[in-house]
Amino acid sequence: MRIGDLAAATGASARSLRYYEEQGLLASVRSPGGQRGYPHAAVERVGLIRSLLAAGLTSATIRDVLPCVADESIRTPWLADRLGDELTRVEGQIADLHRTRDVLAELVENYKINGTAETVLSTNQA
DNA sequence: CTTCTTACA
DNA sequence: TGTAAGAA
Repeated sequence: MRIGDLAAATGASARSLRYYEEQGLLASVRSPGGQRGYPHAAVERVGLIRSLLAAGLTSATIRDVLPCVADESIRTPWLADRLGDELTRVEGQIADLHRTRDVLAELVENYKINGTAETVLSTNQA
């Protein structure tokens, strides 16, 4: 499929898809006219890339880690450590989000009761 | 009409 | 990342 089709199928802009390729995250074949071509499997590939990017992994990290998803043969011990570090980091992010959620939930509850957040705000300032 | 590259906000 | 310009 062409870049426009992949963009429509993944939600990523054509700009991003070219950028992923430039970063070595996504491969493509060129038609005689220079047009990029992608296999249908690219849809899943892009989905994973976007998830990892959204989770905070850098392009460089994804570049190193992504190939082991397809080739189990290239899984090395240092790669496992690499993934372990990312897992730890993401778990930390989840913990932070839980705290943020609690703060927002309490704020919302106070609005329901008082129609204002004065209680929470004044409490936290004290 | 769609994509390509390059370059700028 | 988005968008513009000129070419294919």
